[in-house]
Amino acid sequence: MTGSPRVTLSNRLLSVLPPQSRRRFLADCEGVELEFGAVICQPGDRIRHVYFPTQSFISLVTTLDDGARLEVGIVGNEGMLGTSLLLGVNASPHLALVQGAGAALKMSATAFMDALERHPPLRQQLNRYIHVLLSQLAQTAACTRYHLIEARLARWLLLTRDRAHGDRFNLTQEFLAYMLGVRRAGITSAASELHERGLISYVRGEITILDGEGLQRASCRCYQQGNRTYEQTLGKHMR
Amino acid sequence: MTGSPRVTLSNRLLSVLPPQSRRRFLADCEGVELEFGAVICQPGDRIRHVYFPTQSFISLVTTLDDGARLEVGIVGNEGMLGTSLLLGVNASPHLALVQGAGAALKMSATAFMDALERHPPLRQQLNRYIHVLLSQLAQTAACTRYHLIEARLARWLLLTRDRAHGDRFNLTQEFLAYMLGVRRAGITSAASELHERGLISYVRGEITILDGEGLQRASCRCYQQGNRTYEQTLGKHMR
DNA sequence: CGCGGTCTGTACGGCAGCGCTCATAGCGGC
DNA sequence: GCCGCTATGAGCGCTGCCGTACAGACCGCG
Repeated sequence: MTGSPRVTLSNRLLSVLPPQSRRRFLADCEGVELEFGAVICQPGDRIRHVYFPTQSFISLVTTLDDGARLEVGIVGNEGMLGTSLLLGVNASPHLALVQGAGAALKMSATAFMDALERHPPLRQQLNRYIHVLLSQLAQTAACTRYHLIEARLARWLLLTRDRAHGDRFNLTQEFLAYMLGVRRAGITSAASELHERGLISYVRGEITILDGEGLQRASCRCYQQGNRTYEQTLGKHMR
Repeated sequence: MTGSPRVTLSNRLLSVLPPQSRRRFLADCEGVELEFGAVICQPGDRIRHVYFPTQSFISLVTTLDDGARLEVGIVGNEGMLGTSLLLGVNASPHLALVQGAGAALKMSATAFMDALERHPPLRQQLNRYIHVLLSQLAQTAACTRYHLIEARLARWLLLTRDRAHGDRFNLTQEFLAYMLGVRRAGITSAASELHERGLISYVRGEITILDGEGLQRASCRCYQQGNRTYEQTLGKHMR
C-alpha cells in the first residue's frame, strides 16, 4: 500500500466547508485506522457512525436473498459512507467492507445530523454525492452486464488506484473475483493478459500498475464516464 | 392494458399528505396521459417537470458511453420521476421511457421545489423513496449479473403487473429483450417455457399472467426482496 | 530446512447466452 | 382477398464464463 502517496489527508466532500466551519466539523470527528477486510456494517444494520475516508477506501457490496453478492461501488476520499442518514433512513442498504486499509474520519450519527443542520452547504454537497452514487450504480450495473472481465478488471484497478493514492496495492485474485462476481480463474487469465501487455505486474497479492494510460485503453469507458459524472456534479463546488 | 383495474387513481407517495395539503398539492399538478414509448427525458437533460404516475409506469434506463443500455428500474404509482431535484441536482441521471401508457400527475420543477418547502413530511417521504431506489438499483445489478433470463423475465412481469394494476398488458418480446438487455430469441425461449408451465399466455404483444403465485416461484427472490425493501422503508408512513 | 498454508497458473467439460438468419403466423389496409 | 408489415418461433455455430480440480510457486514458521 505504498507507491507515491500524494499526501491527500483530507476528504474531498468536506472541502466545501469554509475553514472555520471545517475545523468545527473536524472537531466532532474521530480519526481512525480502518483495517483491511473489516466489515463496517451489514445490510439493514442501524447506522451508528458515518465515515469519511481519507486514505482508506471501502467497498459497497449488495446481497441477494439467495446469498449472491456483488460489489456495486467504492468509497474513497471522494465520498462518504452512511449517506442514508441524509435521506432520513437509519439503515444501511449495503454491506460495507474495508478494501484498502488506512485513515478515515469517523463521526457519530447524531453529531452528523447536527452538523448537517449547522452547515447547509455541506448537506447540499452530500446530497449531490448521493446523486453521483445513484448514477454510478446504474452505470456499474450495465457495465457488469455487458463488459468482459478483462475490461472490468482494468476499470476496477483504475478505480482502486485513484482511491489508494498510489500505483501499488495489495489484493489477492480471490478477493478481486469476489468483488467482480466472477471465478478466480477468470481473474487469473484476465490479469495474465494485462500483465503480458505490460500494463500491470502481479506478484502474490501485490498489484502494481505500470501503465495507467494503457490500462485506461484496456478498460471500458465506464471508468471515464464515472469520473465525468462525479466532476460534473460535484467538481464545480470544490476546490 | 385492461385486466382488473383496481381503481387506484392516486400515487402512493402522496398519501403521506394530510387531506388539505394534498388538495393544495394536487392543485399545482396537471393530469396528463403518457403515451407508450414516449421519452420523457434523456440522461443529462435538465429536469423541467416531475411526474407521479397513477396508472402509467415508466422505465429508468441507463446508457453507457459505448451505447449499451439497460433498464435499471421501474416507476409506477408507488414512485416518482425526477428525484434528482430533491438532491439539488437539476439533471436526469437516466433515460426515462414510458413503458405503460396511462395517467400521471405532472408538476413543474419550480412548483415542486416550492411544495417541498411547504410540506416537510412529503420531502421526508420522497427522501426515503430515494433510499429505496438506491437499494433496489443495487439489487437489480446483482440480479442481472447472476440470474437466468427466465427468472429475470418472471420477476419483470410481476413488477409490471403490480404497476399496470392488472394481469394483462401489451409488450412485444423485442421490447422485453431491450429492457432486460438480452436477445429477443432469449425472451422467446424463456417465455415459451413459462407458457408451457401454464404461468402466462402470450399472443402477439399481449401478455396475460395466468398464475401469479407460480410466476413468483419461477422468478428469483429479488421480486420479494424489492417489495420488502419498499414496505420496510416507506410502508409504515403510508396508509 | 522441511512443512503446511496461501496464492497463482492451468486444464477440461459443460452451458447459457450471443449474433445471425430464415421460416411462420397473425393483423391491418387497400 | 391479397399484400405487406410486424411479431414470434426456431436453428446453427460460436464464445465467454462457469464449476471443478489439480499442480506448481512462494511464504512464514517451527
